[in-house]
Amino acid sequence: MGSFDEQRLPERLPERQPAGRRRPRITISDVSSALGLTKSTVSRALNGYPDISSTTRERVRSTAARMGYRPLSHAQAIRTGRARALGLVIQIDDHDAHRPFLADFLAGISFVASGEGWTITVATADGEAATLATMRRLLDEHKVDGFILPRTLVEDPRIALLRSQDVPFVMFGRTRDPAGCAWYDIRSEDAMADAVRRLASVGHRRIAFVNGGGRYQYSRLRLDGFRRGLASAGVEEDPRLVRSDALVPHEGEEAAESLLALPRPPTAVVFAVDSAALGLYRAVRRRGLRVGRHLSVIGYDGIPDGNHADPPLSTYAVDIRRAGERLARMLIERIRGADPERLRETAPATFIDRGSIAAPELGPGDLARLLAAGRATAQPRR
Amino acid sequence: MGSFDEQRLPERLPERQPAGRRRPRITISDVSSALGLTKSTVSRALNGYPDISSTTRERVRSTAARMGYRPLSHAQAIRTGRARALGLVIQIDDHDAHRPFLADFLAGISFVASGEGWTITVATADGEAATLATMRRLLDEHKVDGFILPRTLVEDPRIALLRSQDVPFVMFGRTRDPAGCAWYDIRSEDAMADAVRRLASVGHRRIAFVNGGGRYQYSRLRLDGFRRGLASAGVEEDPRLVRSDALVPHEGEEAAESLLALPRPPTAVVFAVDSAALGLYRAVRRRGLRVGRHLSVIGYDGIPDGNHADPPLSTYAVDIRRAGERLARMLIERIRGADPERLRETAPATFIDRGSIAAPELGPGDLARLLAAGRATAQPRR
DNA sequence: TCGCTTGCCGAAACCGGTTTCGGTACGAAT
DNA sequence: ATTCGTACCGAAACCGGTTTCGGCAAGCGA
Repeated sequence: MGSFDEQRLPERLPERQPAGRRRPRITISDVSSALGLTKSTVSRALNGYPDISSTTRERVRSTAARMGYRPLSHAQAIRTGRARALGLVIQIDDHDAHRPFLADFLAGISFVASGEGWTITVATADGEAATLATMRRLLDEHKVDGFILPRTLVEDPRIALLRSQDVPFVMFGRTRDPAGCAWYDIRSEDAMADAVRRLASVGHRRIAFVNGGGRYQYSRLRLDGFRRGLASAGVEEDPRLVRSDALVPHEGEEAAESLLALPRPPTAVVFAVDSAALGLYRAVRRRGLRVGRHLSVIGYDGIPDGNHADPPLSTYAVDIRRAGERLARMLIERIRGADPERLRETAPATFIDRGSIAAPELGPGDLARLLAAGRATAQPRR
Repeated sequence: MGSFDEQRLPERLPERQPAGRRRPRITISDVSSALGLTKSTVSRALNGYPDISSTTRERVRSTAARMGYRPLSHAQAIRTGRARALGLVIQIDDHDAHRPFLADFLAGISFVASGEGWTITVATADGEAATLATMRRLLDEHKVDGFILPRTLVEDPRIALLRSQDVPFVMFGRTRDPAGCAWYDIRSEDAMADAVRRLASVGHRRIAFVNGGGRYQYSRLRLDGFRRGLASAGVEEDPRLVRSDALVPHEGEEAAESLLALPRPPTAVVFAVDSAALGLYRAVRRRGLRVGRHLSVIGYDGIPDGNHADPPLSTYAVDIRRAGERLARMLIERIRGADPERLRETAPATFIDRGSIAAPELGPGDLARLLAAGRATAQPRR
């Protein structure tokens, strides 16, 4: 991939469109000749150059609008190097929770972009190396003017690449080394802290935490938030109640199993990722117990599947469409030269109570006995 | 949206990139001067024109490859009108089942596109009018050379638009008026027929069908497939057992409710859409009954949530990544001039047995009595 | 040997914009 | 009245490719 010889040539000559019913575009020359000006004047007028009188500028602008003139972005790009396109490279190998929200995310980006006359170029890549190669290719061909980076990693090679090439970018998610970085992020750490406080306020004292992927920056923040919640509720942290790297139901199930097997199991579990929380339901159901009654659970992400669980999963919803909107807006400003340090924004997640939490019915000791009994009689399904 | 005056001007002049650490691109002039040829010769050699000797062609091609030359697509586009970009406009207002698969779909498209040196331009639009306007804008600005149309409708205005402008396109889903249309599609009608036969083969005689959105072309095909399955199983169709327009769990739940309220309820239900089938679980659970034991269910789509249902939903999985791959390949060929009638392909869905079907434990009469009793004692949740 | 085709490539126009460089007209300063 | 600076716009180069046109040389038949 990359060099020319690997691209196969067209087998036949690219013959002219036979039935070009497409009405001819209006070019800058059409506008200029209609006004009796030169195209250089029209160009500068439309681009707001100061050496065009304001009367001429207005005259040009109004007739251009009336004629329905829109500059051809790639004709501009050939000179300016700007394609008016935002780049988004999605790494498909990591099964993260945002996949179901991709459409919303795109909707947000697209809404802002097309409002400004920009377009979105997306690509997917399998693995980190392919992601970087794809980004390089898009830059090489001047296909995009900047990137939106989903899922900031703790060590993110994309940032290094873009920094070295001096390419504008905005990140979905904060980073540790913030130099030259613009970002939008949800304060999920606050959600984690809030979750702990909610559970503590109805009486829970043994609260477990199942974190997400360690390579993602957010997992550090969420663990911090969980601890902050414990501290503010006056509960001492028990390291045996903390798990990590649970992203999918299966992994969440394993984490739940190991927690429920403890001598003093938790009466409530906070998950950093909804999708993992769904795995806990299976573990609990297998023991003949019920989520929300015997064991309280709170998730994070607001995935739709959580609504179909029994009982539906209480969680923190993220407005991912708005994230897309803000990120697109910020990237455009960044490309136009705005200071990245000024382009930093965070927003809260909103709690959705669906019934998977309640006051603890049993103390940890009773629960342990019940679990032991359940384990004895539970028949493993399928 | 659209005319020039509504786009705000840059507040400051677009100043030159201050620290352009980006290494300069290799242009066609670099290649030509390195070879002692003119750029016209290099261009024609690389594009396979016949008036270049094969020895020169090879010489040009190898040094171009060695120098890492890649033509700038928008520099070509300005003359050829081709941007080497595939267009995909996603209509976000319809909550259809393929949203969770969007990433896979994009992955398939992106895989072949970037293999050929093409890119993907995506946009989202809210509503049919906005979809058409967006497509028009992309065409107007020559941003894309053709479109992949997801979710073919029975009456599809996109087809009319593209036909009238003579723009290449391929559809995901067949259409009724196939003139000039290329498509890829899954033979979901065969899946529906197969579902009926499977249910009939274990003893079911009262088999209901809950169809998807009537505006989509696939719903006609799937209803036909359901009927074909009944016929081949020797079961007469009962119109009271057919519902339609169930796309989301809530709608599926309503359909299930009305089916279970029948004097002679079905013992098995075939859903055209997985997501709607999940709604049936709620209706069944509310009556204290169990899917797979008292009522058999088969869905279609293979959405991941189906795996978390209790019991997991048996369904037909669709390889959506492959659909993306094939559609991208076909669109590129179509843009290169291939005959659309030659670009038509269908593929089967594959059955996944997860345990939501079984032999009928009760006849319809017993089931009706059980349902009546359940209704009496059932406490509506929440 | 001459003329004519054919193969092959160079020169230049072109695509639709942007940007540089001058040049003119005008008002103000001397 | 001359000079000078400034505001404003035209002319032309330029970006990186593609495509048209024409011309040279070799090959061919007469």
